[in-house]
Amino acid sequence: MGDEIQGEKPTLRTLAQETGFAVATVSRALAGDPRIAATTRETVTAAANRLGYVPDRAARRLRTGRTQVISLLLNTQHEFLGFTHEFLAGITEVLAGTGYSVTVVPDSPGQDRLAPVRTILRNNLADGLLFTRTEAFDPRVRLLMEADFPFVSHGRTEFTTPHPWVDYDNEAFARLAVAHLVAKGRRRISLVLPGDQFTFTQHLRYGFLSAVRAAGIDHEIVAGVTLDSPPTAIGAALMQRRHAPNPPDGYVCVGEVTALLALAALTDTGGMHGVDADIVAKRASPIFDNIRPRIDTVFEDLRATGRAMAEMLLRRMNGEPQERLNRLFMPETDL
Amino acid sequence: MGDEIQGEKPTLRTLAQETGFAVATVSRALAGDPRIAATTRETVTAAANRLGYVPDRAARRLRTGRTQVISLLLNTQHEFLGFTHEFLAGITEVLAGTGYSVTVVPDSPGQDRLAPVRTILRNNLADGLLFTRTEAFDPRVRLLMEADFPFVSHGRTEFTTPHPWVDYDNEAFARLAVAHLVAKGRRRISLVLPGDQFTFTQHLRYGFLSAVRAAGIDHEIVAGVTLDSPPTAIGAALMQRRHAPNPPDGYVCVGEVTALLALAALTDTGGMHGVDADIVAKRASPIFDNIRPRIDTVFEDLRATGRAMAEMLLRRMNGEPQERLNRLFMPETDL
DNA sequence: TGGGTTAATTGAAACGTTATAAATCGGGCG
DNA sequence: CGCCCGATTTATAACGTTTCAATTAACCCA
Repeated sequence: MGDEIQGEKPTLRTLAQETGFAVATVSRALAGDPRIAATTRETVTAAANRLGYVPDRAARRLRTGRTQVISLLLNTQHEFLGFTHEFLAGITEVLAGTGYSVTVVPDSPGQDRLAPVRTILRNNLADGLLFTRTEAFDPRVRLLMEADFPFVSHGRTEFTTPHPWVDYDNEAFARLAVAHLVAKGRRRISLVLPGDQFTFTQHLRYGFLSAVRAAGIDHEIVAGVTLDSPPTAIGAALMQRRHAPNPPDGYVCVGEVTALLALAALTDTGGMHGVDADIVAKRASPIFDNIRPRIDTVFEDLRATGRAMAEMLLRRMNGEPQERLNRLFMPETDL
Repeated sequence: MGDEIQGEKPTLRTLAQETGFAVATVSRALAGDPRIAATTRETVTAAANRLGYVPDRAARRLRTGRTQVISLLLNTQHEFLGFTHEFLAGITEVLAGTGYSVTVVPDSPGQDRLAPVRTILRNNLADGLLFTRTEAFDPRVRLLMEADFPFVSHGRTEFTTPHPWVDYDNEAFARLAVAHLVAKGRRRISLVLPGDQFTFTQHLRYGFLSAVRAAGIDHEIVAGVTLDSPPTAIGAALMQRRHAPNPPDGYVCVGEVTALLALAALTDTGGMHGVDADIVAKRASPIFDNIRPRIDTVFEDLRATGRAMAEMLLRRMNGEPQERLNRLFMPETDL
């Protein structure tokens, strides 16, 4: 890493003048073209380092059509606590030093989720795409597959054609959570689900239902609200059930906010955690270590998820076959 | 917004052929150059809309040197809960539709904070910069001012030259928090500060100290840890003080995690919130509405902060005088 | 010796845009 | 009638890179 800073920003032409080779040769040498003599390559790279040459992104992009940009579609409405931070940290960590930069594009919640994708494709704004909150028949996945555009989804789909994805085993999480509550002697377990359109909702439901049925206990999936409902609405729904006869004595919470809401509903109705009901929650941030009473948690490592998605996208852009680009994170727990 | 999608992506040349004008004329017409006849401008813009013309970013960038990119330096270590999400949402909200895209660059915590800034300047990776966790004599501010590069800092500095910033009145927050605790009859108030290098640490300290002195009560600034210390370390420090003689009966907490730690320390030593001690915390996310026992909070609207910073940066890039580009958010509370 | 072959290098074009300087075209004026 | 002027338009170069096709140099073998 040479630090000999000149007045002017060095370009290929600077290097060409400096080394006596033609611009084309310099370009090839730096690209590692095998047709270039080894000695030439050395001379050129030496000069490049000495002058601190960095290829101009705009020029390269104009010429090659590659943007050196990866776009991340980020939900700007509600988030699981710390999701954005951890996820983004994982992504930037992997991409640092690769020459790719990450742009964040808002994924308008109620709006047309295809619009930003269309813009990116049409105006060639990125070389690859990452997104979250994948739906079972996600129109973005369909569009991107048709366009043969590299992407990695956070969450699986139900399309038959394979595509790269990274997911968390929410079915296993639900089973685990139920099993833990059953082991504590709980007989009626409550669950708030995300919206039906998301694939992971089906995984959660399936894992939950088969676990409670196998254990032969009661269950209820809270009606009328989803994880994306306003917290007050969720709180009200939970509250209502606590006042009704035969309230649940166990809660499986997919988000941290829901866990706090459940805890608050319990407390506010005079119940005691660990006595009248137990809660198991999925957590993405370490904040729950500090909550009293302590809630049992299952960890989802979103930083690792971000890393995995970024790495996978790089491999996809390098042309690896899609079938193999999948990764399912298992729940981490010491329950 | 015409939707007549052709096989090829339309360029200025396409429009030139279509309208019969020269490429240069078309470019000027779209740029709104006053030398172009009104009728011509109409013809050209009509054609542009019809064909769905979008200027190529790479070409424009290569030619003009402007990147149409705004970079955000984001701390990837610790965050205040929900900070990243809200902040980013505010920024993207303002920038949507302006043609600017946001890239996220990790601001390595212990590392050289100048390195990413240098890279951005040197390789011309952005037209403007946003960053957080500003230091009293922040080297990034110095460098950017020297280079006359547009930026907005989250937090003030102590440089004499003015520069654009958006800040939260942490001094007012500290006074408010102390006043509230004093009103509750608390006589010994504890505070965990961020690292000394940050400007807002000085504001917090000043507000805190002058408020406790004016009220004539005891105080302690927890030694040996900062807000960036590992939560376990902060927890241990708080715990130690609770076991020592004459423990604090009031806590001013700058972050949500610290508030939970203080609450946990209180609970774990058999104390009761509202009886043995009170807590006032700054919150950036609505999560605290759900914590039991309820903690008194003062709100910092980070989404509005992100919006303000993005808007201010746009104005700075449009050449507005720097002296006027400042905004101080006041604490929002119903204490 | 000379044609054929390989290895290495190079000139030139192109990507799509903007900016500089020059060209065109009616009129208006002396 | 010729000249100049303002209003429009245009040809052209340039931004920095990659790549196609062509050139040069060196070498081998008949």
